[in-house]
Amino acid sequence: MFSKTCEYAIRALLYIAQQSDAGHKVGFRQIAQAIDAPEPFLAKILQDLTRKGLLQSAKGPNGGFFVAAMDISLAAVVRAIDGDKLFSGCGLGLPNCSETNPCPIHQQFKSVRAQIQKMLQSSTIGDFNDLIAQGLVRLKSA
Amino acid sequence: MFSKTCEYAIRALLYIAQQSDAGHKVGFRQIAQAIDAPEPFLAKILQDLTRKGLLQSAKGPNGGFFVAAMDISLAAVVRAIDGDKLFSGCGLGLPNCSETNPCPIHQQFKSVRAQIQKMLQSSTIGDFNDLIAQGLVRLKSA
DNA sequence: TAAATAAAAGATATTTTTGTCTTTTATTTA
DNA sequence: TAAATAAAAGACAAAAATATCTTTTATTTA
Repeated sequence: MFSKTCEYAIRALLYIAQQSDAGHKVGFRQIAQAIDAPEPFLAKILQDLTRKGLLQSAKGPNGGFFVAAMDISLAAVVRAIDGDKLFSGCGLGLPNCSETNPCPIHQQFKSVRAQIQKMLQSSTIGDFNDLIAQGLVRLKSA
Repeated sequence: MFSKTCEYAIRALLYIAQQSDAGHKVGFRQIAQAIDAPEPFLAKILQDLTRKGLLQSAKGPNGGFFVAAMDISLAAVVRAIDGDKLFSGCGLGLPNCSETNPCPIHQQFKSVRAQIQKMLQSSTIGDFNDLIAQGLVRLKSA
């Protein structure tokens, strides 16, 4: 569904959002530990998210990552990392699949895509702060 | 959503099903042409599908690929090629995500997965024979 | 039985994704 | 201002997915 990169990005943002909510900046090592991601790979992803404005960073002592806007949708994150193939692409990979030129599963797929989009559009990175803080949901396995 | 391999596999099976329905065996070159897939790559996929029993093949003159069972579900095809990650995996990639140990989007994802599964389970490779024969749906772009 | 046909199998190549390591730049604070 | 801190940037490496090419095996038919 999502690329590994995108999975790490979402998990990282949810963690940083919760930490920001609690008033803390966090370094990438701490984030990597919290979401169980490879440190240098995650660092690249965080750089990318920062460049794209979904995340803020501060250098130097007491620096780290934090989020300024809790109302960024998960759809925006997915779009930033994986593009909008998930939201608009053909299920069978046809470049010019459309209503007038449909693949066999065009209609069925359209409705699946709509549900996915609805789900991702209606959740924001800040929506899970409390659940995460209370330990009711997890961002890593171990 | 699906791997490229899986997209080719579905498109190929739908084409072969329709051709079988019309009483024709088809060679892999013809299939590649009909669904716009790289010939040798497709050949590998067809071999795999044949080994797994989703497809039949005959060697020699007048040989080619054909399907014996029109009632194979698209879900079975996806499962054979991409495994059941799509049907049972965690949206955020957590290996042991579960009801009692959920990721933040566990419930939402569950419902999306159910809809995808329903869609793929309720369509078979033979369901599109007529639409394809009539040219009302497409298996390639050009 | 020989020739032609077509899939099967095996080896190899390319591209993309995922992951790692090192150096540089910016910021803070003592 | 110097030292420490932490992200940014760049080069590199490994693995997986995608794609290609050649040889072998099985089948049919003339």
